[in-house]
Amino acid sequence: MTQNSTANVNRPLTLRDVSEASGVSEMTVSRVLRNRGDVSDAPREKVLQAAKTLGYVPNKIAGALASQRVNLVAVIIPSLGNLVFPEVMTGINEVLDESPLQPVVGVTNYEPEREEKVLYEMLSWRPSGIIIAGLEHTDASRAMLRNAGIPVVEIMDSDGDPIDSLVGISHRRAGRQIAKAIVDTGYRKIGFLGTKMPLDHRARKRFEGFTEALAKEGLEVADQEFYDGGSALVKGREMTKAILDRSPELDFLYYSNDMIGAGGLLWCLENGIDVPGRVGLAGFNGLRLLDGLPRKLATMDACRAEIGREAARLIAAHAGEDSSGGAEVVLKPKLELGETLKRRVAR
Amino acid sequence: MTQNSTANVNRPLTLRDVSEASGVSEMTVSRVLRNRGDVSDAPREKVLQAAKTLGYVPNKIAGALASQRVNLVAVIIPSLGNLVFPEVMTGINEVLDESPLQPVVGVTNYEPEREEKVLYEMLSWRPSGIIIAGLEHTDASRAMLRNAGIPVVEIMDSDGDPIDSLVGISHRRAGRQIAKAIVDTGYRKIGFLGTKMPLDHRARKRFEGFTEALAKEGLEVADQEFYDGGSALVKGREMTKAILDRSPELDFLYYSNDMIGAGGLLWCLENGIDVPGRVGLAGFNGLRLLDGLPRKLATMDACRAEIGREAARLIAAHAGEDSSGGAEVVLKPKLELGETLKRRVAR
DNA sequence: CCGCGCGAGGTTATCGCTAACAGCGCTGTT
DNA sequence: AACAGCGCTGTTAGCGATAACCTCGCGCGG
Repeated sequence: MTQNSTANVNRPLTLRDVSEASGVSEMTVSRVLRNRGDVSDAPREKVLQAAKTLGYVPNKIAGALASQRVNLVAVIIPSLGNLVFPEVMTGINEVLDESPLQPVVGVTNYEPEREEKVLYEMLSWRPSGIIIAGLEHTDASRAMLRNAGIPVVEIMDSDGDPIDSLVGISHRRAGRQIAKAIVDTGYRKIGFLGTKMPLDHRARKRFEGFTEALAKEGLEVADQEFYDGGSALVKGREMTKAILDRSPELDFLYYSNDMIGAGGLLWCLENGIDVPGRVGLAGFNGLRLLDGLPRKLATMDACRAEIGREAARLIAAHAGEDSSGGAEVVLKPKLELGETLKRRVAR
Repeated sequence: MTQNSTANVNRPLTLRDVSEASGVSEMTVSRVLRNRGDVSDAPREKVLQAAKTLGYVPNKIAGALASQRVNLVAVIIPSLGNLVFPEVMTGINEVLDESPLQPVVGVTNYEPEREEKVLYEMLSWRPSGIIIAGLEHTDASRAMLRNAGIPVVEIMDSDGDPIDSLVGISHRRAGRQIAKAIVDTGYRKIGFLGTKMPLDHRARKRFEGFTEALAKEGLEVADQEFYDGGSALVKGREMTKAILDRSPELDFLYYSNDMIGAGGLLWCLENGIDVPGRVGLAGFNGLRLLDGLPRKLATMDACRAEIGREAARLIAAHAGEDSSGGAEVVLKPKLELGETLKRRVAR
């Protein structure tokens, strides 16, 4: 009767509108809409009815301020284009869907300063928790994470000291493991292909573990090739050609990710190079994409969805507290030999 | 002197803490930190210093409530796993990075009810604008969008009536265009492979345009095959085998997306099927992945990044207003013939 | 020498909602 | 009979920031 009783003229609806429309106090409306506290049926129905016909949408900004509770979880990742991260997100979503929490994604493009900025932005929303990729952050970022007073889970990587909790795999170990498998299978002249990795710490750690394990066998990486930007599949082809042209004696190529590995595999097959007879190949990540290739590339599953789920579980379990309890969940990636890492005599 | 002067004991920092630490009023602190209004150098320096040493992070929740301004843009998309959507996001990010606006992503999994729920959640944060994929929404969703009183941009699709503005391509037209190209090139027995599409409206529209254009030439789809879930690359192989086994007379296969198209292409090449001699192939999307395949698949670029950029521009230009002005930006996807859609005589 | 304008900073009143408590009518207990 | 307890609902006081106004002191022209 007073104002916008039919269509909302302009001003957005508030609890007061619903309260007036249903003839109860704002508090009662709030209780009904949040399903909290005891409200008898008569007013409950009236409120729901009124809210519906008005098209009222609660204002979480105000709610969060009043209750000092924000049901957001900040998720900070380097990129969305990488396929790995959407899968982590899927795992996170899966778990958070069962809770009142909601993820908010921030993307850093692998740049530490951007991470810092994104983190600052995120924190200014006072989320209930943070899931952040990697263990390497600027000093300022570390300080923010430490002082945030909320659960923090660093994911993907377990080689280092977490600020609070950690869920990930050891990329060093993964590198060692694949190196050992390669050597054990009998390969000796091993080439490495990967990203230029000043900022991709996980790829770097895999490489370090890899060379370390080779060293233990008295071997070293015989040649290497790096790329930067562009379509990984194309780069994989180009690098493979380049490295084999330059070092035809190589008998194994280890790729720092599945996408370039797939490119390499396609190139080898097209060029009549016997895989794994003439050269063996391996990638990393366990992308499902590989299942569609002509030959199954050896890889290691990086447990992406599981990492997401576990991190989300930790956050959900500790929402409202000031830390996630310093858990360290280290998953063990499984080596999948596929058809490109096997004894050559087998052919 | 009063409280947490050194480390933050527990309670999160507020403007008051900075104000006390720097000896000026909260209002002045607020002005300095937002760089708004006139503040002389002396207090400005003191404030910045204090904020830094305390590690103060502004509370946007409170700021948004007080200023009635929220610099968030809700972006609602069906999935992150699809590769298409991360690219749209990239475009959106690119433009919003230049503005005070920040995207928040919601994922619907192609489910209308989920879209409704996600939309409701998003609106409860009172964003400055909404970018939402597709033109098909539940009645409740449409009502919310209409009544939100903020700019709304529906993206990806231009075949229908937008609520406010629209940025996309015509999938019907795209379907017609590729059909025409196929027929003009001389193919006659055409098969279609795609998703089961009750809810993928854009794929459905492409299919409709496709059959319509064939009909105009007196042709119809000779056989078809649909899939659901799983790795698209694998499905592409499986479906291709299935359809060619069943209908060996087919001389062209049109895939509703590049990923299954790529699977089909790989399968054909492996099985010694002459492409495009024996069968021609085409996909849709213009994924960069295709560049790495043994043969360049015909496709149509869906202008993903450009759609994202344009939508973000519209939102940015109309932030604060109650609509984006009803613009209709229809982009024209370019047909890329690649090496799989050409006269067979050419071989 | 008065008053005006202006820059610089403080005061006050919300923003929309919720926590915490108070109040009501009634029942059941001792 | 007095009172604690319960179910339900209203009242009050913020949450942490900002908009809008207001004050103060100063320089300057008339």
